Amino acid sequence: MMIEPNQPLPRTNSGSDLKTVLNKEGFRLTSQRQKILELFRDIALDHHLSAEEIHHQLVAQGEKISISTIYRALHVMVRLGLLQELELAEDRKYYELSTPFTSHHHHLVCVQCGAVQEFEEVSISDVGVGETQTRGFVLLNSQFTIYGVCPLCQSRLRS
Amino acid sequence: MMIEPNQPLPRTNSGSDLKTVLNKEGFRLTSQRQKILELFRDIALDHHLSAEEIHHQLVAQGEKISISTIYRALHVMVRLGLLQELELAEDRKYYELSTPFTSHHHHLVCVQCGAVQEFEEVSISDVGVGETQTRGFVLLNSQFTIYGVCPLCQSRLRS
DNA sequence: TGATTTATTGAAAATCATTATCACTATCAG
DNA sequence: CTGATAGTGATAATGATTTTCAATAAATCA
Ligand SMILES: [Zn+2]
Ligand SMILES: [Zn+2]
Ligand SMILES: [Zn+2]
Ligand SMILES: [Zn+2]
Repeated sequence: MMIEPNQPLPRTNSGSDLKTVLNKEGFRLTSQRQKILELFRDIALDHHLSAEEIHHQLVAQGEKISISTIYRALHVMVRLGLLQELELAEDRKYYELSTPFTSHHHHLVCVQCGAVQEFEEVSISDVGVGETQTRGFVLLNSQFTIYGVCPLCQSRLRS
Repeated sequence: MMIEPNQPLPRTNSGSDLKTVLNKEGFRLTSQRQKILELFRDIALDHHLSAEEIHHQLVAQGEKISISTIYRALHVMVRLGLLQELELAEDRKYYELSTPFTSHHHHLVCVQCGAVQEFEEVSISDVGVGETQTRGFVLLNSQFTIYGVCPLCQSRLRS
């Protein structure tokens, strides 16, 4: 119901390992959380996943993990700055690994087929930093998302 | 379930009146749809309203209108380019009037208290236009949204 | 204008992503 | 190793949005 995190936290995914990062905030390292992060690291290319997709993937590769745990782990990881929450589709959240480059990377979504293309644009993030500074906000995250219709769907619609 | 609009439409809110705009696409002018647009024009020129809030407002001013009708009208108006759908909070959609300036206007949201500040930045919209053109997409809409913690909530959290 | 067609409405039920509950288990600090 | 407690899985609950359907009203045209 409330948007997390409850208090501002650094957005960096530092060199320390997962256990250290978790314990520092009173969270524990569990095999389930490890599996989720491994999935993101293995699937680095097609890397926008919903809770349901993460669950499917893990179950498919033989893991025993409940959907509740996925949701809880996602919240923790967003709070710790390990994952980024994205508003790509209108009915669910997507997540991706939070790298040092994430803040310069934005999304172009086809509303017909759901295809997502990414692009880098440093100037946009700079605007976000500037706006938050002049207004005294603590910056947590910013997203630039373009909604449109991809070439494939355009021809599909014309026929 | 599906993201609208189903087919690309011009985003301009031209000079023609509501009835003409609706009929052109096979929709009908109803008193409910008029009331909703009037609400945006009278009370909410600079506000962002959710379906529930629109319903509350209209009922409060004595209108008889159901929440289903609000949702249906919002979809139609977004499809016609009269309203803009915003992802400000994580659990519901917000809407605002779509003016010629809307595309240059972006949002800074406090995740603690929900306060929204707006700012203009033409360069961001230009990036959107450029990206869609080079990739052959038809541009429907783009949003730059910054999530952070406002000064008030910062002091509140410190205490 | 009046009849015809069919989009729209209101009320209620359904959907579906996400969250909460709770008994049990596993992690971590000492 | 042990106690305190965070985390898990199964399932129920929540809540925004969508759908259903019979009744109503807007657009079209004779
Ligand atoms: Zn497409
Ligand atoms: Zn991405
Ligand atoms: Zn605030
Ligand atoms: Zn706005």
